Amino acid sequence: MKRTGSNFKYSKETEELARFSKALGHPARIIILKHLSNQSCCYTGELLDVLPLAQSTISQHLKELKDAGLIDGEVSPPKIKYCIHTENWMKAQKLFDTLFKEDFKKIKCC
Amino acid sequence: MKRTGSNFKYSKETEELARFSKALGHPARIIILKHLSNQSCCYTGELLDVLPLAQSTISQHLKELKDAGLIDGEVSPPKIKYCIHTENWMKAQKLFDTLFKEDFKKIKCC
DNA sequence: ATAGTATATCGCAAATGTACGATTAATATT
DNA sequence: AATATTAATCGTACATTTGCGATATACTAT
Repeated sequence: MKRTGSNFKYSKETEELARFSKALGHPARIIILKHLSNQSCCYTGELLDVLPLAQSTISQHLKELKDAGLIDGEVSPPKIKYCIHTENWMKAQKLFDTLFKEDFKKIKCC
Repeated sequence: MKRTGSNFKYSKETEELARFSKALGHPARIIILKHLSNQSCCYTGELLDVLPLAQSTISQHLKELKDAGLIDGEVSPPKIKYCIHTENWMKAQKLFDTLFKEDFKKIKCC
């Protein structure tokens, strides 16, 4: 993002929604999230059986989800338990909800 | 996406949700969508006043939103009216809703 | 016909994303 | 201590995204 000199700033909410969306913007990561929830939350590496990807690639996707704040990893040697980050997940839910609700107020026109 | 030989396929829903998410994955595009809705739907190029981006860049973002199916453009010379693509928008709403609901069934664990 | 307006598209540069295999790190088990 | 297991990280290759200015297109108005 360059944004040419101008010190324009997107609102925090907008940035956040974009960040969450971006994290959801790859099918593998959606699968991961669904899997995390189905398996009653915390979980990890049998993602290798679920996704057609190399271990390192999956690890990378997990990192992105973590960076976006959607999941959380707890070390529980030798494995690592990943869970959905409840607080942020709720925040994301709310942000999406708002976006869609807002937009629906005035839809249907042209 | 390479996915190594294996002819794995993500489900249509997963692909779709990822596609919508990706389109929402940039603050400028979220602004555009919000703007489209606020201005009672159809609209166009005063996005130049709303966003700190070059006209060509905005045009590109619009194209991406259109490719993702979230908006629709109707020529109305000399301008072009953009609207939210109601049908797909509702579909997106439903997909996000399902994702969050699903995940909430079993949340709160670790 | 000419000029003007609104947008799209092209060509480019830089940054980011996706994927892999190989390596490293941390811990558990023997 | 040596080995095995799990997962992160590194280095690399290639694709995609983001942004810009310049140019092309399409239509209006003069």
